[in-house]
Amino acid sequence: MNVRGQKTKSTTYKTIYKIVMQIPRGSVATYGQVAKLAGISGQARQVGYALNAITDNHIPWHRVINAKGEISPRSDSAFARLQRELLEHEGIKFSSQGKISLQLYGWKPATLLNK
DNA sequence: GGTCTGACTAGGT
DNA sequence: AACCTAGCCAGAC
Repeated sequence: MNVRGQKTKSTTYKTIYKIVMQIPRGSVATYGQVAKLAGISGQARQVGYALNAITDNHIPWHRVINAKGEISPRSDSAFARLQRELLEHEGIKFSSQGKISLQLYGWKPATLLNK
């Protein structure tokens, strides 16, 4: 935040973006996981909103999925298709039910420790 | 400035 | 396994 209400698009969002950008190619993280890493444990929803507000193409928003290992459905199904496409492009495989194995592709934040 | 909304989640039916 | 509910809380109106 800031004293003068400058651009503060909410430091929360910025932190979320920072975390999301840490997710390595070929891995996925859940909203809850990102929330926790961003220091806002329990506010998985905010993560979703933050991603929704993304305009920056450099943020791998598609690597964030819900706790069920599926792509969260949203108002426009076109995004879900795109997201799946992007993930498959990174080598991530979907089950017959359209789910991703978190056990297999779930991001293990050891990457963060690398600084 | 009070309400409504939602890219979530965990827990209960 | 599908569906419902209650917490959550920053934006949009």
